[in-house]
Amino acid sequence: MFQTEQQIIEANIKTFCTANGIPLAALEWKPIPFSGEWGFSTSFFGTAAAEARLGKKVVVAQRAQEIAEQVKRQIDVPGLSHIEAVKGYLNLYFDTREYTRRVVDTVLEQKNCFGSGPATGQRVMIEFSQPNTHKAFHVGHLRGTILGDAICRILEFAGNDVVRANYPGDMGMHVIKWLWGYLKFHNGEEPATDITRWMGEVYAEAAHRIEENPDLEAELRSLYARWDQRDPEIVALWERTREWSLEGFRQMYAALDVHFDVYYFNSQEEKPGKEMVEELVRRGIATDERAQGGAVIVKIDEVLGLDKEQFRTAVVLRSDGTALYATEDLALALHKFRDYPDLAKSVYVVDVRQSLHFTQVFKILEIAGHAQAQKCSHVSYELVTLPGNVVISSREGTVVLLEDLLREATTRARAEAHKKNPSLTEAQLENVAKAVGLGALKYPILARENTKMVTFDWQTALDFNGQAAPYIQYAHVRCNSILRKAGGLPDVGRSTFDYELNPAEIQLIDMISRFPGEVQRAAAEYKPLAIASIAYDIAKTFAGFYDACPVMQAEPQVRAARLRLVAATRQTLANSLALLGITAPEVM
RNA sequence: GCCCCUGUAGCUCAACGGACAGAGCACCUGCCUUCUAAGCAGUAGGUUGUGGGUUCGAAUCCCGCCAGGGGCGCCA
Repeated sequence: MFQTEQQIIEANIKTFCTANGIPLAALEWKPIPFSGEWGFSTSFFGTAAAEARLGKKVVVAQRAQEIAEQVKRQIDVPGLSHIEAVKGYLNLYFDTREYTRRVVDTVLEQKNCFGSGPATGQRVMIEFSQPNTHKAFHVGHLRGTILGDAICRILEFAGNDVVRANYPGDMGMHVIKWLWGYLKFHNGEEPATDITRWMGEVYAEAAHRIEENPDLEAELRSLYARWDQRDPEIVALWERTREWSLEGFRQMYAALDVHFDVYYFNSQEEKPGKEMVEELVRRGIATDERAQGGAVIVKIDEVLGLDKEQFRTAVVLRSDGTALYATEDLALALHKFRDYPDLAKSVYVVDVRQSLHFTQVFKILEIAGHAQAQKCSHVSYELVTLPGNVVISSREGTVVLLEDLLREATTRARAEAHKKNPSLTEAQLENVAKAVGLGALKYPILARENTKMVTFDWQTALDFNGQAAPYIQYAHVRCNSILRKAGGLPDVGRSTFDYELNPAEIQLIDMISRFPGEVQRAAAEYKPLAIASIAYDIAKTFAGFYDACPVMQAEPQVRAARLRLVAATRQTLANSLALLGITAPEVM
């Protein structure tokens, strides 16, 4: 927001250093840790160290301070209140009123675009969620879905053209197991209300029976073969039951406020995948060991002539000729680029256990000469486990179903909302319960490094206090409440902060001004955590402001300025929550 | 054996190579005739797993070690 001033100052510093033979190191500007005023700074440690390396006898910290002091005397830029040289840092403080005005006016002008980046002209596909049909949809799947959705929202806001892709696993050993179990124990049954739950139960039962009696695996293999030959009876059953699952997913996504632009299905990639494998064999990249009872494999390290085990060996087709996920992922990767030839990036948001799989798939594509491979990347995330490091497993039955979690969260949120604010109408209660319940669910997942495990427990998931979505939503509600009581914003074109600002106000401005930078960082690193953090920081700072700075009862001029600040805060909170897929309610 | 991730306050987690490592929870002390107390202020809590190295400066980068988790030819 002060780029012009920064550039002038940078030029000043360079001129001075050149004139005095000082080997200026690269200048890096950072915000000054808050001390009651807003400003930004750069240090001269690097420059002093460079002098030392050139043989000059200096104590680096001392010399850095010396340079900072000299430079300080060279700078004369309007808009700055004062400049200081401290501990080797050059601190530039803005005219606080001017800065505040700029920030607030920018937010109010740009509204729901505040923080967004300029269009990059890049189309990016994000594949995420990937639920398996014929299985339960549980909290383990929640992370990939929530994370992928947030990444899409952030990348879009940062200026990219995002394609949201889903890739349900609608065929594979798990589906065969389900069909087997259905035919054997539930033939003719149809799901009633809880579709996904019922699908999950049928699967768990089948998996269990097969585990108890491994001899039954022969039946599975023969069923898989019937599918592979497209036995009409099996295909028809598969189509009907698959639709049950997909309907369940649609309901789940609607409840989560997540949508997709395109669906790919692994069943559709079987044939093209097999063809690709054939070609790999013809070209000598893949080795067909089926004659010896083996599978079709790609010895990647050997193909690349590597001594160390790095990419290892990938199985790309089962010994019986049926397709694996690897088979299908090879085809899908190219399929995406046929559908969207201008894709700049093709991103896969999938849990960390599949890291080697994607490394192998992308590497094989590269070896086969497909340039698209360079544009493919895997964004991995850690698992959601249950207390005691118990992995959530449909087979073990250690699942917390998403629908149960959602119901519990909204019920709790509703009760809480009613308790805190009995004046809410039924319709309002409904909205608040949905917004708060869902937000409480999403926030803890997004406010965590992708590489860190999340342990699910009901207490934490349903804790609405402290560093959580409801706290941020509440800050938004408070902003809204003030603005509602004030009857909107005063009719002025721009803000005038013509009074001595309270430190809490300045701190709030500081946080708001950081939002656009955090959007860029979150997008560049696929890191919703950056948004989750800044949203919380803004809410926290606003709470301090709310306590320290009366708005309604302030003198007219102060009141007008603060109302605009409150409006800017509300907007920024709403924008940041939107990036997390969390609703910002009007009342709570 | 090879590869990846994690290790920061009692617990759960932040911190883009920079100033005093910060929040929340839990604990303790205050604050609702004043814009919604889902809130605020304060107290307390740290050899950043460990040993080296790079750097003016390391929780952050590099190497070794320890501990936990995950992945390593026909699951997805």
